[in-house]
Amino acid sequence: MYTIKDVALKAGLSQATVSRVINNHPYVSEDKKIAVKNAMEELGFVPNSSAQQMRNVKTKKIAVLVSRIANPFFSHLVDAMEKRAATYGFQLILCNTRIDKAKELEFFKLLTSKQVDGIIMASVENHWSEIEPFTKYGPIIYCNEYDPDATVTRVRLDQVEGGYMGTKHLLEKGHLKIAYCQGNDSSVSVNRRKGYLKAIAEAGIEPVKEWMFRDVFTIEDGRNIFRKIQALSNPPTAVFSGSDEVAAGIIHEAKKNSWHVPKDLAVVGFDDQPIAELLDPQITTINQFTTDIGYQTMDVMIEIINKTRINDAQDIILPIELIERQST
Amino acid sequence: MYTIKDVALKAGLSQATVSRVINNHPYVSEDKKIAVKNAMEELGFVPNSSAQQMRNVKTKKIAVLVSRIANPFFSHLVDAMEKRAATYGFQLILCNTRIDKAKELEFFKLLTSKQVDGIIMASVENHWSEIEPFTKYGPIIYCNEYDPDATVTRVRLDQVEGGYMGTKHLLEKGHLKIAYCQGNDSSVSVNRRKGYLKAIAEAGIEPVKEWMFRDVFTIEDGRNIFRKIQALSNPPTAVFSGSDEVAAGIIHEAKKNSWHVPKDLAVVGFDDQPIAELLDPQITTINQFTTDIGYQTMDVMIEIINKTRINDAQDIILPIELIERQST
DNA sequence: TTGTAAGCGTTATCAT
DNA sequence: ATGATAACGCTTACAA
Repeated sequence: MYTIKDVALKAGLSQATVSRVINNHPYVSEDKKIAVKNAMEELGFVPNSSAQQMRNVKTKKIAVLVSRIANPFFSHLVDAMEKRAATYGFQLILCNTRIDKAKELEFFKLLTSKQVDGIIMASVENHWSEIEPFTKYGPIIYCNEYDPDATVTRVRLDQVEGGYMGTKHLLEKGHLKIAYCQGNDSSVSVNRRKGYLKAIAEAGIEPVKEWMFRDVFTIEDGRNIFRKIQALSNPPTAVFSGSDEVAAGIIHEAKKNSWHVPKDLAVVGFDDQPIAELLDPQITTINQFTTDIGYQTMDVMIEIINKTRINDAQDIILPIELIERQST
Repeated sequence: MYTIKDVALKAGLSQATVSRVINNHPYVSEDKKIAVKNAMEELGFVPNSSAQQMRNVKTKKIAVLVSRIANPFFSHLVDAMEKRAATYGFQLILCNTRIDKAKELEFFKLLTSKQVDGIIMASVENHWSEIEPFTKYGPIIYCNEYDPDATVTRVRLDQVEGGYMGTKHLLEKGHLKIAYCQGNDSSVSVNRRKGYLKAIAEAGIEPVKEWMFRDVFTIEDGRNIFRKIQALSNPPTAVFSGSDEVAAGIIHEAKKNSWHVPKDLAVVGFDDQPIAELLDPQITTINQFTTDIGYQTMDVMIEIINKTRINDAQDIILPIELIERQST
């Protein structure tokens, strides 16, 4: 484990000069620079980053909070973020909050103890009032989560529009009885629901309580939703499912029970995951352009870290599109 | 940004005592301990981890190398690893190598510069001789990659058995013309191929060059494989596809071209991903117990970091199982 | 252009 | 049981 001192000794120069070469400062003569580089090479020297960070050098690490990386939406999002971060020499620390408020707060220690240069919240469990105090330790931005109280940059998709689009599409297909699935009460869900309610309201339809489902996340949850729908005395004829996974579960279970999709039950997914195109019938879904939002968010974070941008309460809204397939 | 000094001042004690409380050393009287804790609480003090790491305290970070987190096998694996790591207070640094030898080597800087306590290689691009020099900087272990030269712990699945199982199953179904798909020449692929070759050899069958496909990873690649098979003058009647994604692509394209699966073409997947059960026909596949291997690997790594286990050249082999569905 | 030396915030070794 | 104080490896005034 060699230090700067060893390199200096070997090169016959001072530690300061070695440090200057490492940080490629100006005012180092070419020959000394070469001498230092040779010495570093020979010893296989690598600077100790803890020591560097003590001197307020950046960690070049960014924490990304997601509820669960195994969720394909998040794995694709993080993949895009990592790709972009890497081009700027940043590493990602993966934080799965598992929809746990306390676990989420724990991760902010990464900021307060200076282990990361910033935090990207691709999912958020706590209210802004809990999170705000951490902003004085470093930049925090939101990705695809919208909290109007949060006084930081929010890169996001227009979820209201997403909910509206999907529902409107079903209305145009002639459906009047449209069920709605959501996960927990995240900003994403809340806004999508707004869009859903807006669309049915425009059509003069009242929301029906038994058709509003909560805490629906997985394929298995989707299966259960179908079973519930099947058991209803007055079942809906269409479902806005909130994710392609849930849609897949509903469709698969429906087929198993000899319901025809979309004739007996039309289903709209969300995310345009690979599976949406593979199922029979293929799923009508809403594309969120995961890669774009990942890139954009990372760009914003790195600009804030590099102080070429300020982290004010602004929304960067990316487009969204409906992809019509066979399930509607 | 408060330091230990501020806490000491506030509590009217020395820095040493504060440090002792932080690290809960013995020989601190109860009342002083409380005084220090109150002071820390009031100031909202959090120890600076760079400073701690300078004193050779562990980073509590582990780097996980995967080729691409968006690959469902890896996202589930990393999910399991993160879950286990979190229970021991460790964070994961996500490293996507993107099948790039140079990029992979870059990540070892995390070890040499003491930014992580260890590295888990869930994918490996470089030969062991390139990786070995880094072992003196910290523990490196392999997960689901088998390199007999690597003198470190390898937690893995019996890929030879996996290839053998899948092929044997097709043979038992009466197939004599079995194609084989693989990704790049990773140890996983090489071993699976061994199993495949062993199975057909036992049945007295010679491998056919046109039925061995390489660099097949995605759904789209699977589609292409079907097109190639279709164009063959002497096409196989079954395919060992190497992944459920590839299998899904093959099956979907086959259906589009009015081939019946499994009658015209039987397909075996790999991984037992959710999609395997949702497709029509459902995919016969091989379950790798992703969660188990994630947990096991993380346990081993943490034990090595905690010095309760030595990192010698041993294999920890986890079971694998065939799940028969409708595609064969 | 190069070197000297003072910190950065901890922990650990001595004393006391 | 508690307190000085010397490291840890690096960066950066300040001097030369």
